[in-house]
Amino acid sequence: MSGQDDNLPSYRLDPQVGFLMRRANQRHLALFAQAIPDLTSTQFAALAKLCELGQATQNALGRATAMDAATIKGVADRLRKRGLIDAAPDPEDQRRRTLTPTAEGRALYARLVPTAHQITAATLDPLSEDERAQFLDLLQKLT
Amino acid sequence: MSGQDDNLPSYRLDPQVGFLMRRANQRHLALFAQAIPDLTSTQFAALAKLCELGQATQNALGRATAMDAATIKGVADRLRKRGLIDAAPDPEDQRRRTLTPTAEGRALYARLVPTAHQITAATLDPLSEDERAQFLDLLQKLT
DNA sequence: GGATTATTGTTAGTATACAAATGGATTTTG
DNA sequence: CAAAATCCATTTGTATACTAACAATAATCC
Repeated sequence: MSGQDDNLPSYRLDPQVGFLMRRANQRHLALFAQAIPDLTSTQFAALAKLCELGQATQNALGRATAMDAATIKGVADRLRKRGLIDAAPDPEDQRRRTLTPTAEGRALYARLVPTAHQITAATLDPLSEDERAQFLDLLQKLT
Repeated sequence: MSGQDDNLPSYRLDPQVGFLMRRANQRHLALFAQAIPDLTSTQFAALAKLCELGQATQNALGRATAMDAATIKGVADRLRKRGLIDAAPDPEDQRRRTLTPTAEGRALYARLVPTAHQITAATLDPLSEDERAQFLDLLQKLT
């Protein structure tokens, strides 16, 4: 007749996936901000993907970086205000804004790529070589 | 003498940890919002931890749920506005606000615990039994 | 005991995120 | 061809999240 009260629901926050993912993400974002203070992780992702693609319409870039239309708009506006990307109307489809990295944007991207790799390394630092591969593999399945 | 241009930095966004974590988190948050539309994941975390602890000062609850002082303030305010928690001044330390779940807050928490477990299960659904344990283990190391 | 230091909560500002509504443009369909 | 459906970008509103600065209070140290 010992044990815990059955009326109390058994739940602990700390070991839940959602809570752990949120904290792991917080740690990564802190490492990012420390290494690249001038650009947010999201802004760098958008710039990097745009440099990868060469150019893209605004919503297409949003889809490629997992940002909805409202989010990518703000990100694109801030990148444009910084002179890192250009936005031009598409002559073939007047609804579209075609985004292109500026020379300055491409240069900044090229300069930051090594740092980005270091951030990834720092994020995964607590794991062994094998564990890193496992983690990335499992993460991919949860996408 | 073949191969890619050395001037082009080799970087792809898609396999980066940060990007994968952000997307996995997005998926989890979508599952959460679908299962519990009336409470955000963050609000539930704060309520759950407060029910776990019985009571806590505002900033202490923030530390226990990985939210900084500014963030926990907004979350606590919204939970209080909903009548799920109470805030009372601490007689021993006049700077402090002691937070306590209301009866309604405790009842809602108890009612939502099974759903919260289902959300966790849904989040981890793409993984096998072994992979789930691995993933949680690795995540904990990245905290 | 008085000055220094630390902690608590608040506020303001910036930046994701998502939902929902809107308007304009294009494509599909009947 | 005209109506309907779809797509693109924008706007509004709400909710995290963090930084920085602030006032009030407490604790510590010399």
